[in-house]
Amino acid sequence: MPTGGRAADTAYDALRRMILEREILPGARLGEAELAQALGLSRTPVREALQRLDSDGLVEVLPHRGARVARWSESDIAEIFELRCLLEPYAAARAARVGVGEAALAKLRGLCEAMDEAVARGELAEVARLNSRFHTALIDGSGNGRLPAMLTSVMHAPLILDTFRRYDPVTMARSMAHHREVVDAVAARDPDWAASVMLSHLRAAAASLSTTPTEEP
Amino acid sequence: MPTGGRAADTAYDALRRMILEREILPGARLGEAELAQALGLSRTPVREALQRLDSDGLVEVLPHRGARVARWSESDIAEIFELRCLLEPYAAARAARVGVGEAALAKLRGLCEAMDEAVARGELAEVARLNSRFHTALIDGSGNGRLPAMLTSVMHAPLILDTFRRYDPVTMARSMAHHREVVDAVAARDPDWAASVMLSHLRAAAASLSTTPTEEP
DNA sequence: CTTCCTTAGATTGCATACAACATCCAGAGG
DNA sequence: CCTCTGGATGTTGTATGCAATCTAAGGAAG
Repeated sequence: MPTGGRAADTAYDALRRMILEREILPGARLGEAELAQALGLSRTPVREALQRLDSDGLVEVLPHRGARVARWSESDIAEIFELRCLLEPYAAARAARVGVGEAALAKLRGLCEAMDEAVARGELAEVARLNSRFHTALIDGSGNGRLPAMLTSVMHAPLILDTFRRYDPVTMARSMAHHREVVDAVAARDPDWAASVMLSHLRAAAASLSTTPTEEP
Repeated sequence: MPTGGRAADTAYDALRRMILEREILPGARLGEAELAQALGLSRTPVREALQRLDSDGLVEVLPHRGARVARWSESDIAEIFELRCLLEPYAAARAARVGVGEAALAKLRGLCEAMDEAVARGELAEVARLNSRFHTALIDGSGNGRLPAMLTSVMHAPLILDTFRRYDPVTMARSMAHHREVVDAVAARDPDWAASVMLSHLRAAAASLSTTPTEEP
């Protein structure tokens, strides 16, 4: 288990997973004592985990009022995509410019293949997870050490919003093609190509989201 | 006092101020018990403050090894400026596009004037403080609610690096002119103008920093 | 003399007890 | 009937004690 020996990490990983897998829904209350008992820990590490999730943008903690799972409005989602459209093409371009290693390229290609297979099997949740790992790997490859921390707050959006469940087959195929093209652009060390494909990728995703508003009744 | 009733906020504000005013130098060790006694608090709120400062990028906490004031390398600074060059022009453009209120414009102009006076009096530390408030106000005016949190991690750089102390009179005057021009561009609701002035402003600052390496002996 | 192991000290991480604050409901007053 | 005040209850915020871990110094073996 990658869960470090610290109880605070255990709590952080567990809560993060539950939120991302939608086991806990946006707006749900997160009582410290309740979570502590459920996880078999004391309130102290749970508190620490909640604060970290707050700075990640996944939960909202209000003074003396406790924590709730973050709920994103339409304009929040728009803001998030604007920032991704700014930062991720930059990350892709930087990865292409500095030249990512062969091992990283192989990893990215492997994720693309795994995504194709998951799409073929119809496992959309798995697609979403792999997609997150793909974007994270690319951002790590950018070589800018501050970028990952900045983007964690906005990278969770596709998972929670269930983006891929709204894709029709054509859009889905295009999204997967974008992934492979980004890797090719990075491998070719062409920053402009990488940035422009990534921008297309994100704008297409944003378009799909805005045409299919929110799903909840 | 704007310090909220919570002890954790007191500790956070105090530590943040000490780091930004360079009362505590980069690399210095931050023992929890020591800080708790110095601030007249217990270790619990101090711990919380250190974790928040960690996610702000101002301190580094290592598991079981405690916290130190963050120390930035040359490449760290370069990365920070790359991100600012990406995000702050966007913020300025967005502020111009959405149209910031008359009150916010007055505040920005007031800060420009205060900076001019501080420059005339030679109070460079005060210039740095006002400069931070100026950029923060503009970012707040962008209307993107996620931008402030993202930029706090990189906005502290000028304060800690003592940017303005390295400016010659000509560069300083140009920097102040940039500020006023950004406000004019926002008031004119010209996004491209605002973005391009902001980019010039940041690139000039980055150039000054790279020509004058680090100062410490 | 160097290297490795052991052990003592100090510090962080966690659990628990207590204090402060917010929410909610009951009941008096208008 | 509505509004406002007061306490009861539960939650968050803080303090403190104990356990786990890291660092450093000292001694033994090579």
